[in-house]
Amino acid sequence: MQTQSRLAMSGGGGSGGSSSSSASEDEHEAVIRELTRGHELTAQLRAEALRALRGQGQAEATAAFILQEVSRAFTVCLSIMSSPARAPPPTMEMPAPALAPRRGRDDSIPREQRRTSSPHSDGYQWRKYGQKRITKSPFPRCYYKCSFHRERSCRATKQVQQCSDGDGHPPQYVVMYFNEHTCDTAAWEPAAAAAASSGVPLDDLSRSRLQAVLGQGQQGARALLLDERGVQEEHERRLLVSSLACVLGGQQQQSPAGSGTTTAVDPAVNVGQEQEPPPPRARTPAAVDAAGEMPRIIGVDVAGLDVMDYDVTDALCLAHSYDDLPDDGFPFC
DNA sequence: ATGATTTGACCTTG
DNA sequence: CAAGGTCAAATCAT
Repeated sequence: MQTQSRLAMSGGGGSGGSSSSSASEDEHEAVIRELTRGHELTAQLRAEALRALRGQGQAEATAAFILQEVSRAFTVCLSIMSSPARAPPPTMEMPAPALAPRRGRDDSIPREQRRTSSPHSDGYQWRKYGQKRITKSPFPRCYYKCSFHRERSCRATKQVQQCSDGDGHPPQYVVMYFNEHTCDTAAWEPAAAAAASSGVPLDDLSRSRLQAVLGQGQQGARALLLDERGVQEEHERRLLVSSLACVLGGQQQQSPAGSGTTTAVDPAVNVGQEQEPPPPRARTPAAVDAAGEMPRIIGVDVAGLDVMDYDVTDALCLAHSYDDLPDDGFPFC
């Protein structure tokens, strides 16, 4: 609302009437369009950068973090601009029933919805698994699953439906996203590497546990770890600890200026290793030392701790004020 | 040969 | 029962 009226005013005049209202609508749409475009380009850039920097430790981590923050900023702006309070009168031409998908399960509500002219360039890899004619819409709806649906049990899906012919402009599409990605390579690869270097065989069970930790963010990881304190297998415990280290590595990067201090303990501190000064914000690979010893969690040496008796949440609180961390935690998807 | 897409059938939901 | 979502065999692209 505020944004809308500000836009209307900056559009010149603000002397009521339908023309001014439609001008503000246009501007509102233009802002959303530009933000969407920026978001898409950021996603593309992120994918390209991560591909180019793969395996380059600090550079990869820094690029992933910065681009994640840029992407998040776009998402926040889009969310603000799309909120009912700020949306213009509902004259947007959406495909008839597209806004009320009937899926009937917990994942029935899209976690994100965008209107875009380039529905396929969002930085993720999708595999089309269906297409359906939708009543009262001249355009079919296409169904996509994350390409890592099988390999990493990623449940992310999206639906794409053209909603307008463009009239000389590129056609517009409504894209609805369901379920969070839990396969992001930026998180998965360091986590898998950490697990592997701590001696965890990445069998199917371990993969699924690792995936569970990565996919659920800090809150989820906390709950999971509390549940899993009874695990008996050494390699399972190692896996859990290294997975948590991965999640925390990302978390720490995510709250940079929040506390105004960067004195947070470096997750990259190794256990009695030759000190190549660790990258200040390096991610997880360094959370486990090369010799495969137990990692440190944000400066807490867990090597000598019995994970089964160790409340990891307490470790979190020692290193961080838990409240400083966002609830939805996981920064990579 | 392998992986992605297409498309009709089947399933689920309201 | 109709509409939408998913599956899986057939087809296509590389």
